[in-house]
Amino acid sequence: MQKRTDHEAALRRSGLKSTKHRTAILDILEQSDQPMAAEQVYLELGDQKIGVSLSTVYRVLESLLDKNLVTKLSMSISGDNRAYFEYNRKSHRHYLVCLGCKKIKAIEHCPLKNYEEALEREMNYTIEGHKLDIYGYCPACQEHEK
Amino acid sequence: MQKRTDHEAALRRSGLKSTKHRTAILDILEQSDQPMAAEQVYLELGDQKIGVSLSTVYRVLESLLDKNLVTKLSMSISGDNRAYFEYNRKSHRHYLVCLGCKKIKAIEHCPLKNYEEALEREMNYTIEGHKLDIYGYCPACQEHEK
DNA sequence: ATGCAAATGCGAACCATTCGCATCAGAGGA
DNA sequence: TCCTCTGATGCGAATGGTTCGCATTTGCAT
Ligand SMILES: [Mn+2]
Ligand SMILES: [Mn+2]
Ligand SMILES: [Zn+2]
Ligand SMILES: [Zn+2]
Repeated sequence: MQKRTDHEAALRRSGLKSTKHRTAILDILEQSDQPMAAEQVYLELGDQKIGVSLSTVYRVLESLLDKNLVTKLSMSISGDNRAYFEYNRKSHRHYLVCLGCKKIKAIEHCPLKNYEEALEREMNYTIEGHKLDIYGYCPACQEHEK
Repeated sequence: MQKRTDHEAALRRSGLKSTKHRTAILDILEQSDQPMAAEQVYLELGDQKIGVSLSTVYRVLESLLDKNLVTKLSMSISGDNRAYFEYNRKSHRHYLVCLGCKKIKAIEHCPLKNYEEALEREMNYTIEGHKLDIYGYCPACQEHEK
């Protein structure tokens, strides 16, 4: 976990004012092991006695997204139709999603380093990053199938 | 492109009744080189003089999704917040997305076959598939940067 | 042909997200 | 430290993609 001052610095570097809401939201997302919906972030702020309006949470998330401090997931987690956000660890993470219980596990190792470079040459693109989601059934859900 | 009868068969195999709306929607998604939003599908049906209500389009897409005949990629394409659907080619596709012009290119080769198998053993998961999106800048947008 | 469950049309409801506008607060300069 | 100005926030209303309720129609098995 980073120290608060790192988040303040990151905000300034991005040209965003450092506010208690923004640092708190970055803290919350950084400490979460799961991507979070705006409302979850809002509720967590409430638990921490940090008064904030839901629209501010949306606006903060959007500006953090603009500045690439957080990312927005492109998959729907639980079949519902809302957006999930995660702290942008520059070492990107990959997810293993259980199709049964919808639990999400982060995968540490990246199998795509070499592939990206090959692709850059082959397609003449400048590659900035990637997202990889792998779908399957966790051990518990395989058991439950029987 | 598959023949219509193939879509009818796929529907029956999935336990869905074969209707003109469903086969038409499968045809449209299969022939599209881009994921489509529900409304785009609806408009295309209109162009083809196939009268249908928008709620039916949503319901058809959802049942096709349940049966894995299409896939859903929620909110990532143009910054807007609606769901996009694509025909589920069993040979899954990977996308190369330009961060500049937002164009999406399909990538044919899959670099993850071996990795999936290793992951199955290591994590005790049953892997069903994966999605891979690679982000970067296309040749044209690199030019435009200068 | 008949019967029944599933599919559809239509409008209303839902709800995550966005907006408008008045007020407040962070950051830099005086 | 105080001022000033721009950007951030609160609050409520509006928006718009998606879902629902219910009456009607259609696919398909018998
Ligand atoms: Mn990777
Ligand atoms: Mn692949
Ligand atoms: Zn599971
Ligand atoms: Zn481009």
